[in-house]
Amino acid sequence: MPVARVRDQYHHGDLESALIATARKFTKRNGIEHLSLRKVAQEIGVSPSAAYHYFPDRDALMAAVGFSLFEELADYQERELAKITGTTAKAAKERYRALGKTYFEWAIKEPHFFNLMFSEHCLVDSKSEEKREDNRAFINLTKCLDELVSTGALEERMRGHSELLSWTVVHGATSLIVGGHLDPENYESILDDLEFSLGIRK
Amino acid sequence: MPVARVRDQYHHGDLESALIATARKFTKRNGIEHLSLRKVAQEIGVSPSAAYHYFPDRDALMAAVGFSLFEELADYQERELAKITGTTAKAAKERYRALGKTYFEWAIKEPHFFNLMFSEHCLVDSKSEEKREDNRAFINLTKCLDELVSTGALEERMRGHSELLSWTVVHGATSLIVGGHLDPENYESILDDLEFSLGIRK
DNA sequence: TGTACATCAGTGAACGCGCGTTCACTGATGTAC
DNA sequence: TGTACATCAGTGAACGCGCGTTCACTGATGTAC
Repeated sequence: MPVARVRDQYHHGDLESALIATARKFTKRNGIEHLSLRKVAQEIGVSPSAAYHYFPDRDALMAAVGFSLFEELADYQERELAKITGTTAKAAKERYRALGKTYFEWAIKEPHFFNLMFSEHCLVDSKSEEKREDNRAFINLTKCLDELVSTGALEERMRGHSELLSWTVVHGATSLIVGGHLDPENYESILDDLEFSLGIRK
Repeated sequence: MPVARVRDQYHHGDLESALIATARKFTKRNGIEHLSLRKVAQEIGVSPSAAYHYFPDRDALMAAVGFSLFEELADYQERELAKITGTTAKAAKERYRALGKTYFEWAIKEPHFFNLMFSEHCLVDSKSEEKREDNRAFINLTKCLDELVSTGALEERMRGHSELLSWTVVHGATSLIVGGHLDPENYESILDDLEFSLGIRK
């Protein structure tokens, strides 16, 4: 919170962040469908029109929430990865697992967040630079796979095939489960299947 | 269209189907977000309240549209599969490919449909029997994989790992691409990676 | 240090809207006798 | 074959609502001199 906290009621101080944070809170509880600018403004204690100094429209606010969630997911993954130290094949395998598990746990814990992130509101022109929003998570995956190779846990000839395969399996299983089309109990065994197919042995 | 077509204006004849069909049409064009009962009723030429004889509420109509789309997807897949005849390994591989490609093509052609199908509106209790909605597509996959094994294109030891892996890769890649998080050009090579990892050789 | 002024960050009222849903109703239909 | 009546499948008006957005505005702040 910025300096001018007490003596200032008229100027909020950091309304943009507050809008995103509050929109986030509502999304977490009820999903995007029930998110309205007016409710967000009211919760903050500000008039609805104030939001228009920061976002051109409602959609822009929702997109801002979505993009901030991608950052948070990456933060969470990196925190969990950091807990697993060591340069052995075993450690590398554990980190690879952790990457898949954190993605899933994040989604299951806050399905409304996951839905927003991959909804039309965060739809990104596939030619634009903005696809980098995903990139932190993808870079983590890249690193993990490189480590698997350098520690001998993954054969070099599988490396090229492993990247998009890991990505799509983890995302696909997670979103099918979040959508209720697959039982959560299958998730671990899907990761097993993935590792097995890539030739990563226990 | 039923018999009493001309002499009857008051009774529509098959309003339930008309509601679904029209809701489908609107969804195709604009997505679920902009679908309203009133517009659907108006398009059909019926009062909004008439819909309540067939659906308890708006959500129920949207869910009905969604579930009918699962059927259509399966129909489409089966039509495409039927075009590839033969009991050779080559034919089995082609059918397996076709399964993955039709899923993707369906989604790309009508992204609003795909989004509805995997949205919260078609969220299904994962314990309920209704998960069979997916089943026809899954049964097709099962058959394809069995053929791959019986023709020698897929090793028996990979069979168990192939089912959920194929499913999640295809769904994951498709939904990432539809969501703009992955370039469509990657799709074919992801299928290549999948086949390669399962030991299916060209 | 004081003042004038541009700019920033809000207010609050209003517009205009379409929405989902309810309710008492009526026209059409099918059926038992 | 004709009639009474239950049931089915619609109407249409109304309720009550919250919504996104615009607009002219004003209070607070920062800055140049």
